[in-house]
Amino acid sequence: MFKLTAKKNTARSGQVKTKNGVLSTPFFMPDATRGFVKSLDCDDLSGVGVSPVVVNTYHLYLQPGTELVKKAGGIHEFMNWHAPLLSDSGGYQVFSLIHKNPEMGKITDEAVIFKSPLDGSKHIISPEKSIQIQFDLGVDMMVVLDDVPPNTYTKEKIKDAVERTVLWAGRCKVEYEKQLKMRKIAASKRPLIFGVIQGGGYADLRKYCAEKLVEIGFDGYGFGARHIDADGNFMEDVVRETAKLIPENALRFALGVGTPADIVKFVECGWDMFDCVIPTREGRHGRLFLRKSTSPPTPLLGKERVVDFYETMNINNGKFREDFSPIDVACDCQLCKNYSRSYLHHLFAMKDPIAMRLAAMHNLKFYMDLMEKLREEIINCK
RNA sequence: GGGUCGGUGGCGGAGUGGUCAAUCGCAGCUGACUGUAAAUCAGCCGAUUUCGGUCUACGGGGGUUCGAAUCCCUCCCGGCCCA
Repeated sequence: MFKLTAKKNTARSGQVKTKNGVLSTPFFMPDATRGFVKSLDCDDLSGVGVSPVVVNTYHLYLQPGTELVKKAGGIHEFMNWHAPLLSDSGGYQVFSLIHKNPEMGKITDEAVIFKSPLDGSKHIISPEKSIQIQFDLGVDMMVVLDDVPPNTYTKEKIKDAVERTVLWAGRCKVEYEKQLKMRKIAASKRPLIFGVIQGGGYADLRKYCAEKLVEIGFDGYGFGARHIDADGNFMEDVVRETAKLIPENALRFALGVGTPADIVKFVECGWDMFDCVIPTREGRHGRLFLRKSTSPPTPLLGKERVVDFYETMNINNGKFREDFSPIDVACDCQLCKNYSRSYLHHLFAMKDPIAMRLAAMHNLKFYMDLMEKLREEIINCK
């Protein structure tokens, strides 16, 4: 399923075979949580080089509902997106909805009880249910339901989350095998399945979790929860050590990562796959990623690592009102080719959706170009 | 010309004797955003400041009062009605 083809120190590149195509690692997937990348359509996405995207089990289960997606012929047909799709399990919602806001639901060893943010209705998502939904969606890659604790929790509470994550991972794997048989899915057509390593900032918990998950056996392993400590520092040691715990022939998926700088560091530590709302959300909010005009094709990885290879701008800032220069001269996206900073500033001030679309596309293009540069650098290393 | 209602910070618009430098909305300024409850959220938004204050302020002027954006007089300006 995954074939490693090149390495530069601990950074690596390879090919993943999915039922909807082959992907070169490392790669980035925008989040299409509810079955669409906010403010963009499929042509916009392919126009900036996006291939795989991430959808969300829990959100799609709520809206439009699993049955409807099945009727549409699966999530690929429904979205008209025929590149590989990865579904997140709903594990993140355990964190974002419940851990952050206990009245939004309840976590037990048996399952998660979500109170829908839409209407307050209760929905029970068990590890089995999450896997069933992901099969119903028909994705190429799926993720086990996990318990994502905030890094600020005590070690004891994070340990609890690790134990629950391991317990659920085992049940997910059993359900996964069961579904493969029930649905008579050929080995070549089976979706890949990922476990998720929890443990917060504690190397020993991460190690314990990784070992338990490797025992169960998955196609890939995720780095779960934040990779930033309470002071906002990148937890490089934990990120690096956790990667080492994952078999070399398995995929390493950094869930929810990250800023461009974070991604470079993760790639350097040996991680292969990324997804994050940053490029699209921040784009919609007016923050744009810019290539540093001074940056030649310098290596991003290794000792010579270029730390500040980019900068950001908030196009809403008043100083751009009369700035008629392009957003980023080094970019050839639709926004940068056609419009000035002043014009984009105006589009945001007028709150027209076109502003968000252009900005999100630009940021995604930035991410896609970055990933391509990273792949090239690793491949050209040998 | 007569009557009447009104003039509040960039705009709209509360307040109608003290707790008002003045609710709130918009605009403006600045942040934040990491497996998306986010086209969202937070802070600032009279002037100065050693951030504790200090000063000038509710159309202009005058007055009543311990105290006025709030009451009285007068002037200026605007809306409406009547001639």
